[in-house]
Amino acid sequence: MARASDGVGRAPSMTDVAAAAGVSHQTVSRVLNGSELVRADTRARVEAAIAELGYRRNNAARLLVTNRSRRIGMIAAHLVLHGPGMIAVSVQDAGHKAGYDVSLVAVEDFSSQSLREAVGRLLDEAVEAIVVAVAHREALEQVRSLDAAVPIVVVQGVSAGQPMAVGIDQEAGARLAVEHLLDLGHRHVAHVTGPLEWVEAGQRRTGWQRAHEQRHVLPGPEFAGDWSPKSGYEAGLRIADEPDVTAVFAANDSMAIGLMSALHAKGRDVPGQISVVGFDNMPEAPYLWPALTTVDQEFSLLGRRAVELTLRALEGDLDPSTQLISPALVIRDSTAAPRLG
Amino acid sequence: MARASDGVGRAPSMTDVAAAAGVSHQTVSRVLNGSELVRADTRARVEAAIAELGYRRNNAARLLVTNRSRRIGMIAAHLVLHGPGMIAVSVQDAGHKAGYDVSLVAVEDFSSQSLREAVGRLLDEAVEAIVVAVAHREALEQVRSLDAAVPIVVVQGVSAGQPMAVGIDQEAGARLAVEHLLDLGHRHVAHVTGPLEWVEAGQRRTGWQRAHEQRHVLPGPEFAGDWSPKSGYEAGLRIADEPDVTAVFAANDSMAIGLMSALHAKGRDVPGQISVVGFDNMPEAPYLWPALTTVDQEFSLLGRRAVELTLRALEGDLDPSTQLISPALVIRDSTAAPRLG
DNA sequence: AGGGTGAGAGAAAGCGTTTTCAGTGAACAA
DNA sequence: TTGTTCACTGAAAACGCTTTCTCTCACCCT
Repeated sequence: MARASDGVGRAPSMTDVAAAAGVSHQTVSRVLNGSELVRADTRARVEAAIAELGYRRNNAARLLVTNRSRRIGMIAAHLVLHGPGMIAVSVQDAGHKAGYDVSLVAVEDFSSQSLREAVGRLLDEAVEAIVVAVAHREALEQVRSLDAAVPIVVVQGVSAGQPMAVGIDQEAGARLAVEHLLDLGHRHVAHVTGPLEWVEAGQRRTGWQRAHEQRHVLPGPEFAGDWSPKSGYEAGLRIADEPDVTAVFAANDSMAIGLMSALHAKGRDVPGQISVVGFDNMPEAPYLWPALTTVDQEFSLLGRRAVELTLRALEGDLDPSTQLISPALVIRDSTAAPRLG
Repeated sequence: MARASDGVGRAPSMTDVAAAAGVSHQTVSRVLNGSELVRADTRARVEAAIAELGYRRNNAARLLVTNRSRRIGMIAAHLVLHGPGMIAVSVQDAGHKAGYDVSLVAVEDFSSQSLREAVGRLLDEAVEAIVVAVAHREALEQVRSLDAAVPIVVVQGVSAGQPMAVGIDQEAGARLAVEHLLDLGHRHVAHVTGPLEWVEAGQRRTGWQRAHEQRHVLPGPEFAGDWSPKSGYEAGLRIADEPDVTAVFAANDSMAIGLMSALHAKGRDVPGQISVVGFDNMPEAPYLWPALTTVDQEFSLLGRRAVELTLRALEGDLDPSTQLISPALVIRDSTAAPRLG
């Protein structure tokens, strides 16, 4: 087989292939696009020529005329965090499997300007749709208000009633976590929140509240966190001083890690004196000390669903409903019944 | 300002802008490309028309004629792991900042076929260069042997003497870790390796060996891991039974976490009885119990350097040297002098 | 034999840019 | 006035493909 580029000239074009195969370039096009209207031997000749020349079709030219890029864009942020990172990877993966390229642009803040830029960059890449994986409420509004002439699908910070959205039911996850603790016999559960500008953080907090309401008990104290292990640690130092607190729901695993570390530092035993639940089920969760009870989100499913939704939108099916995926509680060693007395 | 797409027709073209501004489309082109040869008022008229129509230039058409996509490709794997994930994000980011789009394709295995596919997909996207962020030794060879007609830059699994490569000096990092333990007075250091098909895993292991050699002592026992916290945990169970081991160097933080968990489970104190060092400095490392001593890699710098190298390659400067970035040891609470006796 | 049919292949137009080349004025000097 | 220069703008070709239209030929039916 010949090298991809013999000699110095430019890459071979359809015409070159056609010449080599002794047909016209339209016939080559037909072969490439799997048309039935080509005799088997002609097709074979063309394919041989293609292999021989190492020809690959020029997508720019193709896009120019078809106007279909087979590319979808994704706007994301905070890719270093577990959740956002997983979502990005899974969407990208699902997109590829569906035959689409996916362009990721990471935004660093949610100013109208940087969002506009992100959308602009994506539009310049001729994306057919945009997946927004940004959990800030205003950010989403901003992007929507830009109304680029392509469908927009939301995968993060999703709440019921949103059109073209698929997400993991954060509130349900939080309830699972809190109910588990209440079921164990804890009177109430403290909460370390995520940054409340994040839709998810608000939803997890709501779930925490609702679970208490449902049992007609008052929620435990609330501590403000920002997803970082550090903020969890700081909350932990304060929690260690509240003798009343026997159970804590941290809005993500990273904060739970910091939290447990602070509790250890203060000589409080987990779960002996205080039970801890996280959220995310990061790979390390089962191997912490103690192994962390947490809420597992099926990110790969989310990615697949998001891409399905996008593809349907491209067919013109603008689904107004919101798909919510149920997360699951994974019970490990960091939770136990409260000590009596 | 007008909407991006008024009405139903197709997107406005240069000709439309030209008509609106009362010039020819070539003048519009000049304005877009920042040519000096346009009178200020003409330019203003054109710009007004552009804003008015919500025009954006069609990159496919542009690419077709310029043959410069301003896009670079990246092949990566295991994006869920801390290191690979960070590298991908940082390269992407640095690329964007340099005005390039970067297409990421994740491979799941390193068969010649899937690598060929990955390169093919990238080539179809008309990338001008390919950044390979795959740590398997054969994988790299495979990609190189495909010799796509674009420059290839390597950012992972880099070893000295490799052309067009920039990486973090894994061996140096490992030595830092081990020397720290030896300096504390440990007689030797055990090692939990990464999967040895990974270049990095091999290099960290080599660093561990060399550090011992330099002090003329024999290295401690070696345990095979695979980066996963689980494998660290399993190694930890065995290490707990080896009374001789007072210090362990785990090839990444995840394994260190599992390791410490197993030691706790077995009632061994860290660092009281056994010191532990990790590698990666993941965000949770400072907030583990105990806070983990580990090796910090400056991924963002790596990304920037990789893109610089790529850009230079595109200018024709094929740098045959290998850039190695020095990692740094971060000392925390998981390491201490061995107990005497 | 004549005409209809359908498979297969070619010709030509067009997608929206950039590039190269050629033109148009105005200003200025001779 | 005439030519020369300079700043600016327009015309046309080309990039590599798909799409639509047309043509050819073999085949079958009547």
